[in-house]
Amino acid sequence: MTTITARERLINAAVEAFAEKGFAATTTRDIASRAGMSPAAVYVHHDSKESLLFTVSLQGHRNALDIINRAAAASTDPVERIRIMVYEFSLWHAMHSRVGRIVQWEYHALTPEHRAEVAAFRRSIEKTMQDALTDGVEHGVLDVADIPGTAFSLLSLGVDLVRWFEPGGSRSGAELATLHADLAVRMTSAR
Amino acid sequence: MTTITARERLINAAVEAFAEKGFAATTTRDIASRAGMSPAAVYVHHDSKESLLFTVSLQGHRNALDIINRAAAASTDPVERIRIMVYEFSLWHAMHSRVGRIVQWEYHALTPEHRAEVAAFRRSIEKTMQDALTDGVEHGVLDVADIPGTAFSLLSLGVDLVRWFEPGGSRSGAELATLHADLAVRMTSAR
DNA sequence: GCATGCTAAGCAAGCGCTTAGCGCGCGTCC
DNA sequence: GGACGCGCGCTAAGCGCTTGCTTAGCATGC
Repeated sequence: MTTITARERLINAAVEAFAEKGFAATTTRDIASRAGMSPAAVYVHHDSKESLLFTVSLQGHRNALDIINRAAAASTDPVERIRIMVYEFSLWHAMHSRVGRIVQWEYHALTPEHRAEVAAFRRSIEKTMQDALTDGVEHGVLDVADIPGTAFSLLSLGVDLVRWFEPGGSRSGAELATLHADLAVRMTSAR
Repeated sequence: MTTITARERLINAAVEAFAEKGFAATTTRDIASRAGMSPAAVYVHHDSKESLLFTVSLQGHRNALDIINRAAAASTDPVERIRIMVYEFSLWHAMHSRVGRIVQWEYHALTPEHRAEVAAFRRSIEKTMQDALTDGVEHGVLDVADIPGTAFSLLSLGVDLVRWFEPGGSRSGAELATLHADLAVRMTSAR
């Protein structure tokens, strides 16, 4: 059994609140009460509301990059690699749509320093996808004219899930991830 | 020469502010000063901050639906129709990324009544895209297993532009729209 | 008997929105 | 055609409330 510290309870409460109402519309009193604590308790464990956002955002970026990197290493066949990368990236955004929403929509609410820090993760995610496309083109099994643009579009499919996906809806995350993966293969494979 | 009324100047100021900082982080004083007026002037022409958001959102939804409908009528060939629809939808989101951002990101900040009103436009946009796919499948020139899911994904490409697109960036709106249209044809056409 | 983890209370600032009233352009009248 | 008055578009001031965050202090476990 893992013990959940007060600090972590506050982070979880912040994820709920930020995803539901947005960073600017969330009050520190709301976060505290979701964690079952007094408003002042937030500042015992975190420096500011923004630093709480940064903690969530950084963790989310780390996870997303990890998912993409593992997926890229899961197959040596370029077509299958793209399929797996898009599948896993979309699945992650569906399964973690609340964190994903914070990562994607509250990017601008970070301080410039914090924003720069997570921007590095974003570039890394894009590069991994671009490298996978480049490799496939060089092996002659993928046909992609615009590699950066196509890489971005493949990631967009997953990212856009956080705008509307809710667990328990009419379509499961796995179903949508499979759809995206199929579309990705059609978009990129040579014929 | 068209005369810009004070009401319209406030709407334009609200578009700038909401797109830049988000609805919740925007103050009515900010909107007023961008329009070169006093804080109270906002309430001479608009009922509330939310009604200003609704005005912007409704206008944006109307325009987007109009764009999709015109594009759907622009060709009788199902493949070309999809190409044009995706091109125009993505182009609109690039050229109007500030309004698009408000339409997409501030949807939840509307009152339930206003949200229901714009939701009808969203369903209509999705239906137009689904109908175009269905027509192409029936004519045997498109091959789409999951019509609602694919329609949504095609629209996602355009919608996701508002998350990051800025005029004057390294890629033009037309360039991105062409890319999306090409990808859309590959995703849907029978071979 | 003291550090740790928390709370009650509150501060300064800023919020959406209201109220009371000012100035100016325009139609009206002698 | 000049004086007048009225209504429209706007502003100065501010009300009641909420915000992020701080401070002082209390209970609990070692």
